[in-house]
Amino acid sequence: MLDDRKLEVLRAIVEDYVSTQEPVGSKALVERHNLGVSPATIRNDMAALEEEGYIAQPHTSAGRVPTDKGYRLFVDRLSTVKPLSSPERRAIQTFLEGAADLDDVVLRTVKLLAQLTRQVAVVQYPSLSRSSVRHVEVVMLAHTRLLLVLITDTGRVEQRVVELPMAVSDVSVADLRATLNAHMTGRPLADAGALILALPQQADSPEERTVMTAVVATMLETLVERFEDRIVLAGTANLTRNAYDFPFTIRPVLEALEEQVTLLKLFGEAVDPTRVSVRIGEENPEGLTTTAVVSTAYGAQSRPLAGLAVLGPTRMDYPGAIGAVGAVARYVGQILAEG
Amino acid sequence: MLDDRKLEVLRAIVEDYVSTQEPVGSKALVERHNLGVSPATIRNDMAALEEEGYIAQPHTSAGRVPTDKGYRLFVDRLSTVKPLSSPERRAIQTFLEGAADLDDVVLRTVKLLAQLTRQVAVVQYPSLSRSSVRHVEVVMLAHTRLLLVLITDTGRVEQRVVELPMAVSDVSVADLRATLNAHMTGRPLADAGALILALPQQADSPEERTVMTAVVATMLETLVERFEDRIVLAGTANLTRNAYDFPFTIRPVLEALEEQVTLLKLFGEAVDPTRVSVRIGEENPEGLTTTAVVSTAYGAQSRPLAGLAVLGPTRMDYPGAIGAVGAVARYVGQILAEG
DNA sequence: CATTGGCACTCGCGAAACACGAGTGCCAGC
DNA sequence: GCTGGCACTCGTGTTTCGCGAGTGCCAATG
Repeated sequence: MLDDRKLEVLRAIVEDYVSTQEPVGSKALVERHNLGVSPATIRNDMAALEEEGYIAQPHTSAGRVPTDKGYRLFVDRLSTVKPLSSPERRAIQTFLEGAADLDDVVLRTVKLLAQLTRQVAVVQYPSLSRSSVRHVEVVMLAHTRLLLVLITDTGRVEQRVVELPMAVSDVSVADLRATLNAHMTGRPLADAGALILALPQQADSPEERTVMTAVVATMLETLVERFEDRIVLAGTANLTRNAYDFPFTIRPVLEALEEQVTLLKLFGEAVDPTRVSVRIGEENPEGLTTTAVVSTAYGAQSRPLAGLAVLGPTRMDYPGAIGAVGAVARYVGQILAEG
Repeated sequence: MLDDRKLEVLRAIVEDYVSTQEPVGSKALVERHNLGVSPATIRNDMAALEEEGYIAQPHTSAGRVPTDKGYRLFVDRLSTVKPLSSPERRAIQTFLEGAADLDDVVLRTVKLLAQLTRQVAVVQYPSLSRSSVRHVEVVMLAHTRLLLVLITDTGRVEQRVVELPMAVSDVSVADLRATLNAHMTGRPLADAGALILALPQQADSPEERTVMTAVVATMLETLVERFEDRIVLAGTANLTRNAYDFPFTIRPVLEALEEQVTLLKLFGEAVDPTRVSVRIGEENPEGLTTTAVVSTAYGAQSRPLAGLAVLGPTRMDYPGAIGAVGAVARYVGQILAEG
């Protein structure tokens, strides 16, 4: 049904539409690409492509525009990833290497991605569920109030205050710290919860048990609540660049971007750093159905840390975005592996 | 020059324009407000107000619109703060009291403010410069790499990794922790830098001095770099609500909102929790000259912690925004004082 | 049977023309 | 100083209209 030339025509339509942002007609198509056939032939092909639902015309007397299905086919079968230029690569490398700590790495990454793709960039902090405990610190703020600080091997630091039902001494705080570290250090956070659950039972005295119960409860709460919650955005201003075509669609997008829940869904499938996932139009969650999301995971292949994505109108430069997302993910994974 | 009625007319114009978003004419004015005079009289007053630069007409045959100068006068002399309704107050209280820790308080505050005013809300984390050190923690990640964790009395936690030029032992790390805490705990961060500057000189051995130098350098860097850098945004989608009138002005605003530097300027003057500052149009930094910013500080009067603001088009409900900003600041100050 | 040139047809878009009406400024009268 | 009256301005919305890009169909061609 779809011979090679028809596919070639679809590719040409997508490419032209992405760059000009205007419906593309048969004549313009043969002019810009040397397809070796006449406009009339192209018209026949376009009719077939429209029949199959890959393209559509906004109004009768206009050119064609790719549909979500058309973009899908383009991404899956018609495009090759556009590698970054070597100056771009060098810029990424040096920019990311200048980062001082995890916050800085994440911040720089998201800005970089936004700049590179000229779209909205989204980066997730290394997920707690996939990190291990490097160290647990317990600080006494008052006799009935402790601060728990959890440091992961990816450099994330989470802290929570525990209100105790009774006063504790310096000595028992030290004990507590030792116990927690003994049980948690080096363990994946996904397992850590189970490992400390039994601690209150093993307490030497009733007092100690009370304290331990409160501490363990808070720790578990942190592990659950904060599981994947930190996400950073950049480049929202880029949404207005395309404001010509999705003018009042900006609203729901901005709203969706403020919803952590929605953002987390973006990374749902992205667990393999070697694969870049593309979700187009209706394939996206509520509020983002007019956009396309290009996402992947970063970290070692054996141990992905979290997701990273680029979001823009469905009319986006997919090869470029896929290339940028992939490259940035690789560099970030590298940096974090070294740090 | 400006008698009472003229001021009354200006107030009416501002109020009508804010609610209808359309230039207001003399006839509509007398209809909606019972000014007790005829449209012709109002026209004379309006001519005078225009002469003085408080209002302007977009085109010859249109109604009048307040200028920045007009809003200024309105805010300074013609409006009274609109107190929140008691259900609103109750909602704030319960919502903020449910917060688990500082991150949560800040996050809830900014969302609350955005919802309450239907504008963009900006909240600054308690500034390091105005906090004191509660505790300093030193964790050994490797023999040549330490993690410094700084905990403030407002609950902020900052961490940095220090690369050491040489290996250190467990014992010297413990020493280091003790020394740092002895010098810094309880001190305002503004002074802390000076207090540890001399530490390397007092070292017992050359090795210790090398280590201490690196640690102190990183600590100072953190104090300087991270001085006021954490800011949280919410409600950017509200910008599109007013998209009718500042349609392509959204761009620079979104860009400005991604610039920490610009955001920090918003809080420049806001150091007194009892006063709410309003900056209108051209009074704002580059990029925000089409907006109005209502800001204040939160924290105890004797010890303001940081800033908090609402940003929107100059045509905004000033009394409402001022009321909301003031109230939220008070509640947050209260919550933090308790926690 | 795929390809092509020709041709009539559709229809969105931009320009020009036009009527409407909100709003103004001015003035004479109270 | 306030008011009603009135002529005038000018932006907005609507309609009309011609252009032209683009299409679909068809008959001819290799």
